[in-house]
Amino acid sequence: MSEPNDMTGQPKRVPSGHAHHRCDQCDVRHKAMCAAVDVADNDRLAAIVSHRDVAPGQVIFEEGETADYAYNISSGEVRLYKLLPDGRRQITGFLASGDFLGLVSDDAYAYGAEAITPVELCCMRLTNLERLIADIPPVREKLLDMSHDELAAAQEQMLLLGRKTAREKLLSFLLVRHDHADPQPEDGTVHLPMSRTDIADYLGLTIETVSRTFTALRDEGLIELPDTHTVRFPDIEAVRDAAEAW
Amino acid sequence: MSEPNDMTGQPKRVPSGHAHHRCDQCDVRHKAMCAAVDVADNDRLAAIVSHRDVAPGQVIFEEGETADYAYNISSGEVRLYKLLPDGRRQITGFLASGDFLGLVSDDAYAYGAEAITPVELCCMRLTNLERLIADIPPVREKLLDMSHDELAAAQEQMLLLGRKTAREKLLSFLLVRHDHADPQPEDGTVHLPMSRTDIADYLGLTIETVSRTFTALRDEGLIELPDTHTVRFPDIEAVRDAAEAW
DNA sequence: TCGGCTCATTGATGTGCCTCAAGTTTTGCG
DNA sequence: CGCAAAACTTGAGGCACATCAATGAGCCGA
Repeated sequence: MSEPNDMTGQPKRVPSGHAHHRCDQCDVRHKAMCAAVDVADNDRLAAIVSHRDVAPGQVIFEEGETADYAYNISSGEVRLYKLLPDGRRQITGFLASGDFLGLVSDDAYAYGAEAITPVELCCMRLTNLERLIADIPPVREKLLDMSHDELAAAQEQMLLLGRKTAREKLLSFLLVRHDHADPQPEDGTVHLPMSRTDIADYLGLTIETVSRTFTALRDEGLIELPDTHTVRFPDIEAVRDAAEAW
Repeated sequence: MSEPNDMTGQPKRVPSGHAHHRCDQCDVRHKAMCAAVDVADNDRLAAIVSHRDVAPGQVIFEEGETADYAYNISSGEVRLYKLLPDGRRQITGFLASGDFLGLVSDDAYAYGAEAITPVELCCMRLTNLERLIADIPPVREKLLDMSHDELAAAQEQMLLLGRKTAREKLLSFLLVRHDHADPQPEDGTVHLPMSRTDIADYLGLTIETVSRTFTALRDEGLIELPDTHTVRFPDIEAVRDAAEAW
């Protein structure tokens, strides 16, 4: 469990090196897999994976595309989305380092994926991954657990989309971001790398409503907005009360 | 693959016996597991499962309850839902025979489940099921595939909830019911065992809007409403066009 | 430093769906 | 059958959020 902070002078590609995952060109050891794979297996894993960098705004894969690869995020933030023929977009989730994407039963991706920030991916062919799942029990447990967690998150999001007001949606979103932030940041600070448009498409709102709701919450004193991509909670308990659903 | 239609005089508890699953007190052989389990394993499965009947409207389990059992539906229809503290409800899915429910990574159910029609369940302790997953590869593949399918369905539902109009929501719902109907019924008939309230809570609408939208679609000639729980498509292609998203 | 771009905010107005309130039909049960 | 409760439909009016439009703030290349 205790991973030594590595001493090797690593090229500083990973912005702020977290303890668990380094995939520098691609000596695996991702957070998600770290718990699952022992040292011997790590070599086997490293033989399978390759590396890919994606610039902000760039497509990782598109909905409907033939699914060859699954990815584990080494660093950066990703949005998943689905589109309607007329261009309406629903973002179905934001993923960060340690998360998997591209796992499907069908042979086509069920959603599109794009980089929000610069993203580093650890790639593996689905066929190889399936062999790994079959051979290494902890890996499949991890993946099965993760898909259950994803499903629970999806259901929570359905509740949000179907039954919450704009204000509740935004507060829930901020609280989830806060509580699930990767390296739990000091005090009540939440970082939002994505644009207002992304937030709107995630919450089933328009950018104007998102913007107005931010302003309203600021005017009420529930949040502070040091800059567009940062939110701070002066009193997080008050925020939880206001969100009601928790 | 070819299951003999069984000759044993079975008590006619299962309403309209489908070929694949019979769980009569509980000689398993469910549709979902049928493909996964061979004859030898079927005995082992039968040793684990027990049987449970649930009347319409009754709770199967509640959100937050400690998750001891997973269930496979032998017959009947089930609704899954989440609640807000003030009573607002979001139905996250309808399940029918062959579907699993109660699979969680956490030790508590992430949602509640209630019977819509009379329901027959095939129950198994989660601890036992986990052993089965570990021992019988086809079972875990089946379950992993199914959870990927569920996730895809959840994402489709997020798109519906966040970005579709009431009319599009209802049409999408009817088309999915039509296309996924268990024994594909002749012509364009869709059976809706659930109430208008259930439909509303599934689509993120009110019962009044659901009712009005049904009426509007009928007046347009897109659907017929022989009775409250039945919809027919005179011209299903026209319906697909109207739904746009497909 | 400027001009042009993208992104966010703010305002005025519109509308799709919700809320409230009757009716009507269906269901369950003595 | 007959009554009551539940479920569904229909109507009138209101509101939360969308739409349309203008302004302001940050960013970057020339």
